[in-house]
Amino acid sequence: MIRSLRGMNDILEEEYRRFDYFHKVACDVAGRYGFHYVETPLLEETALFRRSVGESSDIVGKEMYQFIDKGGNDVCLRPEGTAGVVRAFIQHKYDKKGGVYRFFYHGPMFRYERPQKGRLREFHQFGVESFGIASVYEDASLILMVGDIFDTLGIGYTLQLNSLGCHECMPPYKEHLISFIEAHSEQICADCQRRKMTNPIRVLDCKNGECQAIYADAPKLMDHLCSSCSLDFKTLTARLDEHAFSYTIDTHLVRGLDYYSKTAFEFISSDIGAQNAIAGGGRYDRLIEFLDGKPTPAVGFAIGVERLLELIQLPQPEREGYYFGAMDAQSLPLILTLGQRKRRTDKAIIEYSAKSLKAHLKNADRVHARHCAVIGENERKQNGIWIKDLVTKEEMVIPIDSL
RNA sequence: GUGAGAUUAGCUCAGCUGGUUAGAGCACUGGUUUGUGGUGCCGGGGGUCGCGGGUUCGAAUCCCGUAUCUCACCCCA
Repeated sequence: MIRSLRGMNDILEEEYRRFDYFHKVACDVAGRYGFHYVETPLLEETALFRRSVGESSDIVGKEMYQFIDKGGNDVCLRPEGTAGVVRAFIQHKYDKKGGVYRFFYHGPMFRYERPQKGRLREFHQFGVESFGIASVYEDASLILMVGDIFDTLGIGYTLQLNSLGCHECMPPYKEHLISFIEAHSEQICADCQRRKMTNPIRVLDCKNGECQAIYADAPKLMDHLCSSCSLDFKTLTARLDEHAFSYTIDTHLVRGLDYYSKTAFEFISSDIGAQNAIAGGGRYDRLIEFLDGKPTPAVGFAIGVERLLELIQLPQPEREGYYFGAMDAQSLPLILTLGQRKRRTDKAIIEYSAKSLKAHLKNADRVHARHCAVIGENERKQNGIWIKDLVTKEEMVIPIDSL
């Protein structure tokens, strides 16, 4: 038997109903916030992700589905959505046109990781990207938007916030942090030794308890923000406070992708295991120019769809439509004709083999039909059809023409 | 990529220290004296015991390998 590839799932029936419901809610909310849908390719040039997500990230370092195509191009399946949207934004010269653009997207992403709960090799993200707005009000707005989506779906969460600073205040802070790490070099774990060289900010994120004890005294970026970043962060928290949107400031929250700056946030669920980040995002004011575009402020987020699926509760579907059945072979053609006619206005399910009334009622019940319509010898004699409402239990025989 | 556990009917699982035709509940299907479901009763079908080797007179059971799933690390949505 041929099976699906490791970490790649089929989405069927009940799961798909929740998948679909999520997208309806998320797309509706995005529309009300003024975002427009964009579709970008699943396959992109590998360099796009090297230059945006960053060489130091694990995503680019070891998780990409990368290969050389028949034309000799170095390509890969997209591991995240922002880079493609930014590429399209620049390619179609929105950066030159100027102004404000708000886009959203959803679709599959690919990362070659070891699968576990909430972590697949092919998974789905819903994300938005906002271009041309430097105001931190947009950051606040996006956070409220994620909140709207989760509230509508009935999903509980906590919001974690941090500021990663900008190109003015981050470099001096990084130097400061590195000298702190150097000073404690012998006490920290091997992972942190490595991170010190590749991406020193990430040491703050270390799960090792002994390391954390040391980093408790590490310099905090929050204390070293430049006046502009500091003011923006205060404005952001003030706006959230006004909307009674609760959050915790986590100075160790570091986005794993290189392009983030200033606002960084993560929505966490406590109900889904170790892979508990259900949404993440932040500002990336410098990314457009890194990809050869005209400098444009930008902010966005992405939601991990699979991680939400088990948290979404759908109401039981109501009974709807008709079930058509025949009790003898002679009535079969008539049943098909009548069912087909009914389909012009209603949902209709037609059974193609003659069965007992009991069997038809059982079938009708199983497919959640509201009405069970059956024709047998008796009905055929009077040119009628027997119909039972499975909810009210009312039953009657009506003329075929009045159906 | 590392460590740990799991894998027996469509689903959830039992199967003790290796021993004859591998079980249960649910689901499916048929019947219930002949046309009434979701809710009675009786019956029936369905399993190369993940896959490949090995040990043994004999393996679902022991050993090795491998695949997948789950959990943790790591990473991130």
